[in-house]
Amino acid sequence: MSSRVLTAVAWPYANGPRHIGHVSGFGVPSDVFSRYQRMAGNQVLMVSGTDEHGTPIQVQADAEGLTARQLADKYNRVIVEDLAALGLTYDLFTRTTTRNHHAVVQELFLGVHRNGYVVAKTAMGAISPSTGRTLPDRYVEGTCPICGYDSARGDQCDNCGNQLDPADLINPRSKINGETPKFVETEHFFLDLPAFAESLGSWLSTRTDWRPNVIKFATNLVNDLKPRAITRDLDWGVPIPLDGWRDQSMKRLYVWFDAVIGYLSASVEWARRYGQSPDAWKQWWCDPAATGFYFMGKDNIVFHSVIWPALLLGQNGAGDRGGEPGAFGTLNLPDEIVSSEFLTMSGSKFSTSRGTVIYVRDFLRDFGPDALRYFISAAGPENQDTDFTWDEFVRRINFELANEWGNLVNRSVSMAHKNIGAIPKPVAPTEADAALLATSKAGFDTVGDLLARSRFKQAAGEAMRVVSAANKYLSDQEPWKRKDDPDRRDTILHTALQVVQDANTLLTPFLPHAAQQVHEALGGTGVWAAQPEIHEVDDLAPADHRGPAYPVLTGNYAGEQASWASIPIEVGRPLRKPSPLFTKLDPKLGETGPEWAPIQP
RNA sequence: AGCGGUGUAGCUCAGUCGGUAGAGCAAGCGGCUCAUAAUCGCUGUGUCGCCGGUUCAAGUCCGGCCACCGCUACCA
Repeated sequence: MSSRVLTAVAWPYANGPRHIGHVSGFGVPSDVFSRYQRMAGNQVLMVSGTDEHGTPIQVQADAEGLTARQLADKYNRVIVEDLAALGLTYDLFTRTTTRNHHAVVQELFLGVHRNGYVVAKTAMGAISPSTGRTLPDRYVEGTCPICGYDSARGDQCDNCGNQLDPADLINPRSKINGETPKFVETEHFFLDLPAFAESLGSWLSTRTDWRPNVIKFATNLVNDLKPRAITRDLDWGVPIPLDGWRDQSMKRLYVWFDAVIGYLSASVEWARRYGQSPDAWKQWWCDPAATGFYFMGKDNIVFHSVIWPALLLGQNGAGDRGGEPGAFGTLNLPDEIVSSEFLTMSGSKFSTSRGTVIYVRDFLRDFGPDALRYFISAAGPENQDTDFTWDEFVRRINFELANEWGNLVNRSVSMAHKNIGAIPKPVAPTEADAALLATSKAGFDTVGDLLARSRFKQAAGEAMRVVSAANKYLSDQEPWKRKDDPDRRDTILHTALQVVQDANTLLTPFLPHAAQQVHEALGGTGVWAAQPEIHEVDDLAPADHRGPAYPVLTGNYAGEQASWASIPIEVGRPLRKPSPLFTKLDPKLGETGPEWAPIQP
């Protein structure tokens, strides 16, 4: 029974390289989930891309002496390469500066606008005099009018905690270049969120299976909705597709408005490039039987639990004021919002400026993708903020991956290779053999159920339990003492190898690269666990309107052999002497950290 | 300030519907020697942050307090 699963992964912001905290929030969990769903026979569409509009891109571009476009191109490529190296199996990882994305965003805006959920209003806003761009509240600093603290932010004073209006600050200044912002009247479009209070509220009340913190947080917000600006005074973004607005160079859609629509635009782009028809995306978006899972860090909950559903309801004509479905038909709302907490380092958030940061690229170069994938899955910030320590990392890799799992593969394959040279034939299985096989078979239900519910820590633990059972089995059965009873020895080794095969299947979503090696160590050929590929593609538009070519991530995942079941190993298949699956780390690393991220005393 | 989270063994954490507190690591002892000095078995420790309440029974439910952390709308 196959069903369609949309895996919508939060869009990494392209203003710099991503660190391991970022990928622990959206990357690894979404891929473990998607790999499991594919193995279980479901049709997965996993989409995302880099988020490339907005003020922080402009600010960073200015800092690096680049244009916004150049900066976005630079970090888009860095991020694509990092995510590919991690083995994240996107069906399409694209970006928000494509013609396709712009077109989808504008079409969706028009749908929401036609149904009357977008209103124009005039508001006071801070403008940078030197650039003419909106200066977001968080970039305005000044003296707090309440407590006199001299580094209050535009939206809030860190000293006394009061909410502020940037226009009230004494001696306001731009955090970017120190100049005094101008406060001017400016007209913007607002999403009329109060017009979704009822429809959002009743939808949320049906979300009984969400994590309690997500549902609580969202319900709280829905009880106090205010119209929210969805345009900005900025020249870097998606133009507003209405007469009188379209050609204004300093009016663009707000970056968060366009970023969440990326889930839809990336699905459309996937269908146009790789689908059986350009409408293929509808199978995941317009069929109520399809389910949508959204993966993100906790700071994104508001956008996915309130704003994105409101946009979808507005497009569908299903807000409190009704309306007609727009160009995309009736779109599905999110079924599940899987939000991660934060990975911290030495008790505080990752911070580029303080040097407490571990970039994905450095990490992968030294330790490889599966070490990071396993650590995040087994010890990541699933339910609460979790401190990353090198000590814990070394322990997980050396003891759990190398000693328990890597060595189990090594000892079983080595013995079979040395004694038989091939996968041996079982002769007269005993109760002990059957018991072990039953343990590993039961793992498919236990681990599968946990993965389907995004309980990654527990799932990894249950999979490792099978590994432990196999190690104990070998110690108990002592096949190395059965030289005078080759039938019994072969039966034991066959059983052990079958359980290695099963455990490898259970671990494949977490350790896809190692899983391929184990597959080959067991004499298998071909692709066990597929990996993403980077394709250089042309922008989808007529040649005279085309944006620059860019790299996307995609892959042929249907061709992989891995499936969520116990696959019988083939007796007589030749075996070679295995080589270690995981290299152990120097325990000193746990004390000092690597050179590029030393542990600070 | 508002909202939310966390506080359980030396360390990292799990504890569903209230029913005698659990796992891994670390430490000690023993077994095994196929395997990456790997593996298997045995052995302990707890004012479950504090105070109060409900209950036959509270780590779990309720109220208050303390400490730490996060979010508050452009950092996963």
